[in-house]
Amino acid sequence: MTDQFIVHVVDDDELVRDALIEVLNMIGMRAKGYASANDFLGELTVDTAGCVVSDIRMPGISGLELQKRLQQMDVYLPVIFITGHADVPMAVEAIQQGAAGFIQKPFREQELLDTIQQTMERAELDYEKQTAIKNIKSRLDSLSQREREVLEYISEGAANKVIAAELGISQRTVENHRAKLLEKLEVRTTAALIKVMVLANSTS
Amino acid sequence: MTDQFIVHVVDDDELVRDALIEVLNMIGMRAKGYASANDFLGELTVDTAGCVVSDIRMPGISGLELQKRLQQMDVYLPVIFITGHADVPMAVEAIQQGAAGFIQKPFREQELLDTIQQTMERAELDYEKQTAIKNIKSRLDSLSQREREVLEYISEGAANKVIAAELGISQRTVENHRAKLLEKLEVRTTAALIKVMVLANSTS
DNA sequence: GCAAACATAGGTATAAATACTCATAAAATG
DNA sequence: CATTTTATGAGTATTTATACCTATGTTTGC
Repeated sequence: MTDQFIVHVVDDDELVRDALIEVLNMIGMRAKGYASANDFLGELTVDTAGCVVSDIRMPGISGLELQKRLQQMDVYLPVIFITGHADVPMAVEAIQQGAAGFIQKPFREQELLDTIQQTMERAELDYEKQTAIKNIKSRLDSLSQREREVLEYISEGAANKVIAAELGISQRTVENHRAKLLEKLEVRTTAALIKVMVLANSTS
Repeated sequence: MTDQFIVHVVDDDELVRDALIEVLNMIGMRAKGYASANDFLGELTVDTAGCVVSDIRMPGISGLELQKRLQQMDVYLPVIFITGHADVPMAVEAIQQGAAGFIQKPFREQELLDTIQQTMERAELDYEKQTAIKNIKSRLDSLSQREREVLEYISEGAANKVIAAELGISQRTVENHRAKLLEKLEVRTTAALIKVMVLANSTS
């Protein structure tokens, strides 16, 4: 479980940071400030949820770099950029890399709040799914090599008989592997298994 | 089958259009020009493939509107925008709505060509998948109401026995519906069925 | 009205998956 | 070295799915 869905405000300008946090609190959203991307990354846990509002130009790690790191770390946290020195190519790149928003300073406050609210709503909707995917991935990691091979064939719709022939082992052994991996993946039917596999591969 | 992967150049400025087409031809890509979004939409067929390079500001239908229409028509054609009067919010919106590129005039020719080439490569890679999805959707349309209901349950991993109980019909009837819909969807195994369903729902 | 599609249901047979149990040998891990 | 995991294989029984077939009543479109 996550503690809370929080707006993580990353900006080296304390005035901007505190002002935004205050406004967010006023409209009933939790918000937390960080003076640098490093500060934020340092406090990241598996339970961190919500979204990030980050300046792009900051000492140390830039906002774009922060976004990249989050993605590499397989952390699902939509990032909204606020920046004073934006040009079109930079905005295009940020959005293409998955940014949830790109807003120029000075911004109309309402515009930023709207974007944050939309993003938070989506983040909450996506949270369960993202958590599920992480669960699946960790369960997939617990499979043995052989189980993984058998899983491959099952995913293709192959019958145990076929799998046994392909792998040069007994049908019984395949059945055992199959039962074991279904158990490990916590699914009871082939249909559920396939859906799980598709889901796991959808964001890899 | 599609005729060809073509770069569809939509721009009301004939000079820009022809110059771009000539350059594209020189580097071995097929290109075709249209003086307006309407001209292009008029020549659209199910076999149209490749990508679109479009000006945003044009008399009649704008580039952004063209992109919207293509999406509504369920036509997969990545759109690259070129525009002289761009600002950051416009670029952000275009990319968020799925634009493959957003390039300002005057552009460095190589930059545009690189973007087009990347987009065309992706378009070719995606073409089969998009075609497959369209096929599935049309086959799904050919299902009867009852078959669709049964399919729902199968997708959930329900056994025929359960489906029969839920729908208040005989297990045999469920088996018949199941066989019929597997045939209609041109799949032989449940695994394939589930994958098809997930694929069909992935872009709906 | 008649043909086609549809929903219903059964017969028969085979193939496949599932759910339990047990057992052995190799490999990895502590 | 002892324990655990893994891969291998089997017994037995039940449940499901698949592949054929036939048949009847209803609805829909031409």
